[in-house]
Amino acid sequence: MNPNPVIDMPTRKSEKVVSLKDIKVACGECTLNEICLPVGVDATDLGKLDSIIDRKRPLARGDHLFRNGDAFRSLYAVRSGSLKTYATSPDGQEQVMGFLLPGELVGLDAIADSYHPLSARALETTSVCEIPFSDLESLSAQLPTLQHQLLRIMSQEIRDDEHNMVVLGQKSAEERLAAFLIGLSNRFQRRGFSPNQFNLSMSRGDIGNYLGLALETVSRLFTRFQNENLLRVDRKHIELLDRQRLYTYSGSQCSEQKDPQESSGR
Amino acid sequence: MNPNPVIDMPTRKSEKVVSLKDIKVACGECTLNEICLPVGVDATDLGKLDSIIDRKRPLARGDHLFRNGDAFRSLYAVRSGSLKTYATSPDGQEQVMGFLLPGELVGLDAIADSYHPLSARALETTSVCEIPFSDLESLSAQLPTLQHQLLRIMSQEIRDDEHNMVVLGQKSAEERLAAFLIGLSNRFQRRGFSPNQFNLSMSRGDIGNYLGLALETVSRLFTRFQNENLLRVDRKHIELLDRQRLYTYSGSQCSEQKDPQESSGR
DNA sequence: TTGGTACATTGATGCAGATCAAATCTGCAT
DNA sequence: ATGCAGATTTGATCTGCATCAATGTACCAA
Repeated sequence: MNPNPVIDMPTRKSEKVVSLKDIKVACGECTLNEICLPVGVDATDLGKLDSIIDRKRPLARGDHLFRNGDAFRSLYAVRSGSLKTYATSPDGQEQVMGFLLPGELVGLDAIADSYHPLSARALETTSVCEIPFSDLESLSAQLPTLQHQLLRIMSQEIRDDEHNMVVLGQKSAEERLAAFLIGLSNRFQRRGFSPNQFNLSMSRGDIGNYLGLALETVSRLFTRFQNENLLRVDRKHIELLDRQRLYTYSGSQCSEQKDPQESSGR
Repeated sequence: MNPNPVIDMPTRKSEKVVSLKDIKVACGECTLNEICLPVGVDATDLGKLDSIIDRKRPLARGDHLFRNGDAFRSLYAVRSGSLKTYATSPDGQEQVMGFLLPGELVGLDAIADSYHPLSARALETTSVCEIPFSDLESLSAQLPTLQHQLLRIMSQEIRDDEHNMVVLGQKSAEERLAAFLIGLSNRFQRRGFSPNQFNLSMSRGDIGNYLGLALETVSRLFTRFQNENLLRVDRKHIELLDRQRLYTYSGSQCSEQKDPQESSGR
């Protein structure tokens, strides 16, 4: 669609607030290349991956990246900002399926039947990389590390969804919210942001919907957690004061990905 | 591990009760090759896939195929019988994550970190094909259709898990059980069995656990559905009397896979 | 047969969290 | 500033389903 303009920028690894100015950077220069699709792909091959990727102009808050039913052509990697994905029931009811942070891939559920079963919408100003799927498929047949990374990411998505089933299937409201916050905290940390202080880009309603709770319940729990000095809430801003205790509240078993990269058999 | 004995057998396409006598058949001769990993792979290449697959001797009811924490080496395709997968919480609590029918792949969630996050256990006498993952990876780099099918299957798994999140997140007990039965019915049909009459290989407790309900609730709902002439239950045997109405009860949106093979863009 | 064990059904009761309702608060557009 | 729409908080009430409890039933081994 667009041409593929690439502007070099110095990498930033520091912990700081999301700045959305850096729009176009090659994978090789992207801060996210250690947690995104390029993981493990070497410098030479990175160029090939880079050449099939299209960096689109940012989405405004509320814009749709794609909608339920749209034809599937590409995966998208979030570069900055955040998205939510959601299903719409026949009666118009919305079910939030997930929140996407920078470095995460959207649209994996659309490969099977070549259309998007969910809609994806920006929660704030958000930029994404478009990755045409047919190109990705042929490229990954040539690059074993890329193929492996793609399978890894899909596997991880399955694992995370299973984790969500546990949360929805047998956790109390309190445990659900605690698990949610711990999970978010881990994901922020992984991306070089503070694990103890962050902004929620989604509403209470979205959180409740995602966790299978009424938004009133979410609100009440936030105030309860605050009264118990677990955290401080100010509107969208969250500061975790006692991550350990919050983790305990979550009924444990929600490290999400305790061992991000390091793994290998046995 | 084992050698790889292959015995030719005539294919059977008829609707009939699961017979577990046929233990070893090449993919090319397997009734399941239209719904299993080989989908789309042509006769020549099928031999290559076949050669990496190891058909193991059947598991007895209650046997584990693998346990939570085991090293990941292989995926498994169910050939006959059925499995359940489940997570175990620190406190020993069990959460059933899914039930596997013939032609379905187990272990996809283990690719990411090279160990199994779940345990898998046979619900009845069950035989599986073992597919060493490293072999599968190299083979699929050579066979585009195989690579594509693997991605499709993983994508479908993600889609199905998302469907489960909707069920657990916002459906009533009645809707959950109805959705569960419709889903099972569809899967049996796809495999050439009657969609209106089947045996549940799992207990009420497993169903309840899977659906986030108490087993008593499941039991009560079965009797209620029976009183409303939606179905007939006799112990493990289920006969659906009004699939349409049951579908309505499920709060719709649970066809699971309306369009099994046919797809392609637009 | 008998006994035992695991599974299933059915009834009675209680509670976590939904729902309803209303009062703020926030951010944005004019 | 002013006003409005949507988001959030907080309170009061209601209910679906869990939990507790007891009985019934199938299956298996001796």
